[in-house]
Amino acid sequence: MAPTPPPIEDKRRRIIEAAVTVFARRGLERGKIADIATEAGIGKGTIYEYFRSKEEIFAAIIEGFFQEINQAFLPVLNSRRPPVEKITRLIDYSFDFLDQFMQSDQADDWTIIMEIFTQGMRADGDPQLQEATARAVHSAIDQFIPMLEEGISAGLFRDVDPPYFALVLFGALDGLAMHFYLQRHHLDLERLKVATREIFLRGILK
Amino acid sequence: MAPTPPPIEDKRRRIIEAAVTVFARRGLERGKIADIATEAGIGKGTIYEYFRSKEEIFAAIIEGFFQEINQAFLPVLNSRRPPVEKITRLIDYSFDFLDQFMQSDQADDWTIIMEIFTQGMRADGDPQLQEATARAVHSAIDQFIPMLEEGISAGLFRDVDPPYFALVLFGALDGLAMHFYLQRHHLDLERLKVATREIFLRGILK
Amino acid sequence: MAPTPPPIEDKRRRIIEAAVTVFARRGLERGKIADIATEAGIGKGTIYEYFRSKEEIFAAIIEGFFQEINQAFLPVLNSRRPPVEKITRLIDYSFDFLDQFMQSDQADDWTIIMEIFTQGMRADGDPQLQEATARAVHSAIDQFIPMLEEGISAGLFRDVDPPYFALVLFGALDGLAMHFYLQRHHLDLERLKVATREIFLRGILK
Amino acid sequence: MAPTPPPIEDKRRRIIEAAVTVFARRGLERGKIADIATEAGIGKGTIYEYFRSKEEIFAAIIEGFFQEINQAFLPVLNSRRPPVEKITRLIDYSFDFLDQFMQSDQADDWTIIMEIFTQGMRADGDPQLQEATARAVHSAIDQFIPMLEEGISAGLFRDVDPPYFALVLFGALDGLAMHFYLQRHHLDLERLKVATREIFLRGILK
DNA sequence: TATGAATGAGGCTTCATTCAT
DNA sequence: CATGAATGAAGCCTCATTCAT
Repeated sequence: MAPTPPPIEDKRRRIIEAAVTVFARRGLERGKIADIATEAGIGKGTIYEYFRSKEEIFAAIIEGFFQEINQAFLPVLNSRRPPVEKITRLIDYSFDFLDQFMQSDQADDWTIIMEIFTQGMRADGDPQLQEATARAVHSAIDQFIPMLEEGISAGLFRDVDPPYFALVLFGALDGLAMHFYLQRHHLDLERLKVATREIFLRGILK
Repeated sequence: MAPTPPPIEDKRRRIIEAAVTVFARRGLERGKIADIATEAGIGKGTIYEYFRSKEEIFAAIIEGFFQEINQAFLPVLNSRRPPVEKITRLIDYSFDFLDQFMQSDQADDWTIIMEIFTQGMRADGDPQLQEATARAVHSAIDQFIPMLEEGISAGLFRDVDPPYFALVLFGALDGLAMHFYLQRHHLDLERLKVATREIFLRGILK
Repeated sequence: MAPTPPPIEDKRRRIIEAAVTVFARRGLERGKIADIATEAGIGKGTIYEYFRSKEEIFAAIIEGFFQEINQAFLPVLNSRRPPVEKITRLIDYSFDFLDQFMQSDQADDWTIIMEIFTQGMRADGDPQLQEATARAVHSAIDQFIPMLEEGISAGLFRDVDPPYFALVLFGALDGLAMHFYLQRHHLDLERLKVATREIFLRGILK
Repeated sequence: MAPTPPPIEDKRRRIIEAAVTVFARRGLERGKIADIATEAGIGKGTIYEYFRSKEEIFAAIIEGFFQEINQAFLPVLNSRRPPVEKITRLIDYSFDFLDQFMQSDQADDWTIIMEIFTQGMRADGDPQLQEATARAVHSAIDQFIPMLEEGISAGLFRDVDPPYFALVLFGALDGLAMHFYLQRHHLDLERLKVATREIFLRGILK
């Protein structure tokens, strides 16, 4: 008999998914708790059995999102491929990942992350959210460092500053993702991939 | 006779500045019209003599911000310096510009732009704001194209795809700016500049 | 031209009166802000222009009530009547004052005071309310002390402990008022007055 | 064979005790059913097996409280002591009873009674609660009447109006109890007892 | 009989906008 | 033009009560 998965986590996940849908549709502040409940097919009050406040939902979304991203990068980063190929694939993957969003009806999910981010930045905001945001970003950026060090050690990459290069790489991809999103209807994905790849490969190769 | 500056534009500007201050402090939705009025030293109702709604203020802020950015880039872009130097200076300038924000007490102003952006992206948002946002971004990106074309014509740059490369450049700088902001207390500006410059120069140079 | 009374105070008073009416009718927790607004003939939001919270209204009611009580006692306490007569009149007045309430349609106003009191006592309650409550009671009790001292000095009263006697007098009248209220439909006011008067006069006279 | 105490009554009592603790801590409206369940160490739903509603718990508390008070007075009232001593002891006992509360960590229990009372008074309140409240008070007051009649018959007391004097006595003690509670940290119990005793004894003795 | 997850009605409070002065 | 008092729609959250297990 397979153990039934914990129903609590299940419901939490359902709420988060509903929240993402709602926030994507109407924005963070305009997305009402009531909407999330309706979307999740549960009662308004039930949400508060799983989350103490709206902001706690924000934090959960951010955390979930970065876990997903990190998971997605993991196979490539942990593979035995040569560093050059790793970087190439990471860049490609970033755009493909985003492109899937655009193709699906969840295109707007992306904006949520940005919105939650700006909330998390706010100095006078919820401390829990601030911390969750900071932690999430760090974990993502730090993931790139070993790959860079590997390339440098192998004499394939120039002697770059790994943590800063990781930040530039991640930050740039992040900004690109946003602008790709913004102009998604007017851009050709392949041309964008090529342009990006060229820059970063040449930027790091010896 | 000295021409008295148009008082209407003056008051508009004062309101926008007050709005930026307030929104930076409390966020876009939490920044109250009443606060803006107080900050601007005028009455609440007066704001509605100059702006039809809160969203119209958002649009004005975005437009003002990009005008400022574009203005700042203009001297370099229009100068007779060689393209390589132009790009170097643009990158440096981007970080210096941001660094000034961080040094000043307006560090949080930056977040506003992001917030307004996400508002502008929202599919169901105010059409005026959407248009203002899109126009602002385009104007900034397009500014880079001539410089790239100049470099290519001169045989200095590789035969890149100018509009896409401009987008990558701008998008990357945008993302970097955000992450610089996020980690402003833990980053060394110079190391970041170097890392960024190296990538983009090598990425484009023949 | 008579100076028009300050309209702000006027509106505050109107809100307080409406609040008393509503709270008396439905209880402190069940009396909704919306009801108060309707009763006062104003919009819900307007109330928050004059009071920061529901609890601030409670405090205002308590303060107003005790000011009224104290005002009512003042003519007797400040008069040149002999102390014995003062005490007699205070007792009589207490019951008459209450009796007027009972006759009017504001009979239930009395319960509000008790409810606010219990709120004010609550250790984990609003500190402002706690203070307002304590201050109000003290001011009322202290009012009696000079009269008692006067009677003792004049050799008319026994050498009682003025502050404690004042407390007993006030506390007893307070408790009596409550029970008179509780059984208002079954009690004869005159018989109650006589019983009370006899006790307290004999209790203090030499 | 020792008779096992009825488990139903046991659980009821446990719930009531838990309710008193919770209501004392947070107030009548703020004390949640969930808290009571936790305090009683049972499930939320179980409470509804013993009480139909929150208000039914209020009624049970009031009844229990007065039963306790009446029980406490009984030994003195039914004793063969002279009426003067009875009254003295009743007064003393009232304060001692209260003082024990203050010494214990249940100081706030007292406020509950007041709160339930005000609920019971409310004209539009739960009829059951109204009746329970009225009955409880009456039973307490009526208890005093025989003692007064006894004193009058014996020629020890003046020819007072027994039911009204009983009301004055009880009401006064009630009010005093409240004010003692209010100022419990600033009052000397003995001085208060003396002041009260003097008044009531002189007030009734021939 | 015991439970506690689920519910949704209901209330306080906020704040963009209006409009009479 | 300038004002700010007034407004009421809207939303987060609480919690008594139910009911399937």
